[in-house]
Amino acid sequence: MSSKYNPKSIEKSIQKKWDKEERYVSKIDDREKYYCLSMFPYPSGKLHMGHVRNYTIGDVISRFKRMQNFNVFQPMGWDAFGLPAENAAIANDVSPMEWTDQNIKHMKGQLKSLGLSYDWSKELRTCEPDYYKWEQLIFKKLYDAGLVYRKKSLVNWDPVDETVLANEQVIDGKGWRSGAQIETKEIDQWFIRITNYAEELLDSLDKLDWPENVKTMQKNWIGKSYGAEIKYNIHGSDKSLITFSTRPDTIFGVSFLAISPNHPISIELSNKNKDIAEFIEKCMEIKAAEADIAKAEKLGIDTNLEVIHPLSGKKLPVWIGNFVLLDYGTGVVMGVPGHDTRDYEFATKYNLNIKQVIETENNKLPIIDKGKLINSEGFDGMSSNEASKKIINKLIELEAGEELVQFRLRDWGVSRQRYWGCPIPVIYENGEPNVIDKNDMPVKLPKLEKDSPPIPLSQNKDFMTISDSLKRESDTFDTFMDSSWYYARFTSADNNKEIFDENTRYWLPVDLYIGGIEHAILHLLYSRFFHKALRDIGLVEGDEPFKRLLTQGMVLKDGAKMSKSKGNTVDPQSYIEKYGADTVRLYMMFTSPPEQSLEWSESSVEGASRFLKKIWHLVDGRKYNHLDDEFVFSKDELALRRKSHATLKKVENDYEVRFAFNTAIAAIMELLNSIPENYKSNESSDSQKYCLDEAILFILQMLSPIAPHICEYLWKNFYGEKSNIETSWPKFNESLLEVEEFELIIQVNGKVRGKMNTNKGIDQKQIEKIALEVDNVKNYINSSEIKKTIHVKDKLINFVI
RNA sequence: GGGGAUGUGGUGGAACUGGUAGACACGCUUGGCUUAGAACCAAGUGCCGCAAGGCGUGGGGGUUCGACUCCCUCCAUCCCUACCA
Repeated sequence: MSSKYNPKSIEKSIQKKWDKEERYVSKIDDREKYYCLSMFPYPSGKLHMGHVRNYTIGDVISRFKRMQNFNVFQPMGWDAFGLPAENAAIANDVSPMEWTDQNIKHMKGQLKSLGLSYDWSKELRTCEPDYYKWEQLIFKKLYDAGLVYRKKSLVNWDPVDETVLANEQVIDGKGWRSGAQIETKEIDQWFIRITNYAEELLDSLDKLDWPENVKTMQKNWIGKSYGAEIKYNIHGSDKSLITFSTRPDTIFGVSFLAISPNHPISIELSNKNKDIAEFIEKCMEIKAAEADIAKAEKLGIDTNLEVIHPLSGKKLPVWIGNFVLLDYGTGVVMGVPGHDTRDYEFATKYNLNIKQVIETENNKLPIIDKGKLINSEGFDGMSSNEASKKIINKLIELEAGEELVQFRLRDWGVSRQRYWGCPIPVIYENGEPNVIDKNDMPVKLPKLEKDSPPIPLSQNKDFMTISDSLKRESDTFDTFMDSSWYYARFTSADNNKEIFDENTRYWLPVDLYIGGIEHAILHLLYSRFFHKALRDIGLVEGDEPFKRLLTQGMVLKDGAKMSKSKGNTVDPQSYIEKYGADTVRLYMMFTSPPEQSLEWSESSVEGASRFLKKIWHLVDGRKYNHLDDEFVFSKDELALRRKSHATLKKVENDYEVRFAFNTAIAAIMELLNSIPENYKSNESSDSQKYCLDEAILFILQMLSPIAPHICEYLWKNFYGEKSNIETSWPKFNESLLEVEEFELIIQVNGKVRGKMNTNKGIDQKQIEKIALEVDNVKNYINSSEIKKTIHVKDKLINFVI
């Protein structure tokens, strides 16, 4: 007899067993390896639904691969440095370390309660010196390889708190705590030359088994463009301004130049001109995020400087524009209002000259498309492409420009003016920076005085000052540094002597990396760069860290992203406690495909729970009959067997190729629903018992990656204590899948007018004959002439009248 | 502003290669079981219509014998935009 399904007790005891047997601790062996990695979490306090979804996906695939006898490595750790710990420390009077520790403890318990099959022997946290000492060493090696330099760059400055603010800490131009109007300020920072790898980062995208949208985003972010650098001499001065343009064909349409407010010339002018100084000051009030600069109203001021057009010789005005970024290109834009939307708006606003130099079919300005040149002196009548080449040649001849390939990608600024991060291992001797020796690493983060809030290292005198001439670096690393190489360190996380070892060589690259779509550009690009840089300094092998990528969508509620500020969060813990981990996992996988956003729905959780109960009541208390496949099966019995094997084939494909767990589950539900009631009774025939046993085995095996606790429990009781469901992925029998009949679709003018069961392989003539006999079809065709007949074999026939 | 996605019943979603729109669930309706409820079981359920039939995949247009699927255009929502992670 079947007992009541009690997920709580089953899950707890099975999880205990897994722990005791160290089932998921991975070692090098002869099998094919599979490194399955989910993005490690920031330990914010509690698991949220996005985590649950992410980690369930990773666990389903890990378990599926294990069933197929792969040697699977699935580690987990903590992205433990970051801003929230400092904020929590200030708000709650706990040190960032203590707060982080507590959060990790709690979240680890939550992960365990979900039944995730992690190898906890390789757990790591980025805030430990055992982790970040290697990060400091990597920085030194990058420095030695010439990939690190110092440069001035802009930050959001809070003049009241006297701190640098992150973009998210600036709300409507004001500091979130002080409320003061922020200003952008230039300070010295450390940069890593990711642009040295721009070309390779772009080229090797092709080789990756990644979603196309992510590859496209990275491609556009790197932004390789072909164009020309053009020099404009400043009238009455020996100085010049250099611009980059991808459209040299529009050069005769240039009517002004716009320079960045941070451009040296702007700064120079501001010293003499009060209006310009005021304008620049105003520009500094826009926070340093690209979106904010782009969205701000386009403003400009005339410098009264003029430049000489290199080809026409005409004088053009120079303006300062708040939309021109100093970091991008040369910090100077050539304004072509006739052929650029932004320049058109700017020119209209400030009454600057607008000249058409390109002609297309659509002649309404601004014309962005390429076309035929007009009003361009010797180049009229040429196509944009031809003219571009000739104009570049002319500029080269005049020594006023050259052909150039440019990238949008900028070097990576890694300095952060904070406390809770990895200290940058540099000491200044009389102001000159030196990266410290390997033997002096790690530079440990200083402990905080009890009850004192975290302050940036720069304000910690004990830490900063070694002697009168020796001072420490005050900045910590961007936390993207921490997460750019953790995938590699996981493989050797328990090795204190070496950064990487033979395990690293065995497990890398990551075979499947799973995480949120919000990381499509920054984190994934930095990690790809790091891997290539680590390769070139001899620390890892291979060109890419992540062979295959699965990006999951957001978890929403009421159509909005779940977030504390919106107050629409749903705590996974209460659902795990109420329904059990298997139900929560099943719900997460069933309710939408991983790449789409998931809309949280309370009632659907009930549905998932109901399905598991159904399986429980079918299998619990029943025993496998150990019958041999020696029956002559009836039509019904064959139909069930066909369904079992067809479902297995579909589920295998859905898990492996499509990552479509929702349709896999739907197929398993269909199989369960299709089992005839009388097969389940004690009086059923042996051949019926055989078919039922087969269906039950398949259902448990197919569902086991998603709902591992209930499946392992039922499997042991049904099939045998000694057998292990975890390495038992079944094989489907292709010959059982063949069917003799199909449903013929009969269309008239593309609309379905009849359906009928028909033998496979039937030819078009016979089909036409049968189809035209169908009453409804006759009605539609009536006496009309059939102009055309389209026949798709074993599928449909369409009469066109 | 730029880049990337998404849009299908009351709800989540399915339709994988241009070929039956709505699989599988949730919800709802009716019936069974029950003193009642919960749970469970059975049947029904895109919209309009008594029906015949018509309409229907964000809006508009196009390609095709045939479009959720391809093209153009518009709208809405979400993600990223280099210091949130």
